[in-house]
Amino acid sequence: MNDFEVFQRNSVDLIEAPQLRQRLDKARAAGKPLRIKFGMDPSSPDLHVGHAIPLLKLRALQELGHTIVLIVGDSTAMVGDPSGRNKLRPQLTREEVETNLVTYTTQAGRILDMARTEVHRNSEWFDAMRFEDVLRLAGKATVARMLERDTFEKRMAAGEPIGVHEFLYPLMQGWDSVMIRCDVEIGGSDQLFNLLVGRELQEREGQPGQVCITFPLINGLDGRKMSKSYGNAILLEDSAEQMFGKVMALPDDVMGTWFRALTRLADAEIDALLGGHPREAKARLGQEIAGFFHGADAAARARESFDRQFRDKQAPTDIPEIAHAWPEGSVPLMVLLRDIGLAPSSGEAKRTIEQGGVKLDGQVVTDPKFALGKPAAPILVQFGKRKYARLS
RNA sequence: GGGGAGAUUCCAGAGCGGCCAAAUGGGCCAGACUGUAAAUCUGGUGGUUCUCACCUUCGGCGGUUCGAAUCCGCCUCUCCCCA
Repeated sequence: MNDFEVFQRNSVDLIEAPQLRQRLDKARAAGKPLRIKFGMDPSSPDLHVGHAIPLLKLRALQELGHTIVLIVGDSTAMVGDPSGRNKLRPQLTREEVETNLVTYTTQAGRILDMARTEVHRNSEWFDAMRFEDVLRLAGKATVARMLERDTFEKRMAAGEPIGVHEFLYPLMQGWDSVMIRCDVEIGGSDQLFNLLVGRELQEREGQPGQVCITFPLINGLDGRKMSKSYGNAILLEDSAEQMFGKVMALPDDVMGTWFRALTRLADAEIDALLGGHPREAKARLGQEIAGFFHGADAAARARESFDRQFRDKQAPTDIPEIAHAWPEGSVPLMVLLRDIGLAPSSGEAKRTIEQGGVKLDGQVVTDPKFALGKPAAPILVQFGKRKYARLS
């Protein structure tokens, strides 16, 4: 695969392909790598595999020798990116941004070679701006242009609030491109508008406008946009077991997208997998993803334990031991389940018991009034599908 | 500046004096089924040692009433229309 193909593979938008070819040719001739910008939004500190898509692309480009310029949007984070949001986003304080930033770059470092990555905070230039400079920047765009953005348009139509400062976000992101003399900016497909604003600003400032490339966004486990706050995300911080399990929970029909976006498997191999047994394909996807972050061994172990627990319905091997402080006499099971932390409330425990979701030593208990005292030997408690404890 | 609409349980969205812990859908949880924590179907989905009862919840604070998410006043926030 040549450089152009690496840029292009799996992209959604590529504005404009001929310009990218030209720049690559020039760069090669001059022996100078391209400057590729990626903006990180430190407003959400936990990265998930959706964020990994552009990062993996950057990694591949970094391997080809290009310069990755990571922009930490600490100033923009105080605005809140309106992309993909139908709501006004809360403006973050500086302290929040600072703490998020640390975890963010650490996690990005699991994919990128940070030693070879140029990192800038955009406060480097925005903090120096005076109100006059802000006004000048704001004057470079029109309200009509801003309203073209579909999320603003939708929010207008839905009668939802749009903060005036939100119009500044694309301009700020675009100004970053000007400041670092960006050649190519990449981002999720929801970023196209922001990227194009950067391109326009550069041209106004007499720079060649950046090439803009976007990559697919992937949805979370439940089909909604992947987001930690929806609880539907595979986080980079997840264990191999969690990653594998969550991949297995994906709907079958997104597997192709995921393979292409998150693995480096050749298209032919992906097609072969998708043409085969769906469960096998999904397990392979899970191993690829868990393997990238945790190593192939850990991924293989994750698969084994998943098979044991869910396919073969066996208890997992690593069950937490709980030594409970038993009171005198017997305790209602529903209360016990709450006290040992398996159930969030006794009511929830009661419901789960009534629905046959609680097992003691493999025996289903359906009587919500069931009570027990301290057992002679530790008993195996199963609450729902995934929560186990060995209780003594 | 003027006029109108609205804020409901995780989300969306009904309810408009008692039958409301609050319809319905989504999410989530459980069960069945299965190739999986897919899909589909069924049930559940505020808390409290729990079938009674009690407590907390319908933007905030007060008020009317035997009784309020529902009526009144003020406040906060949002949207729309006119200027």
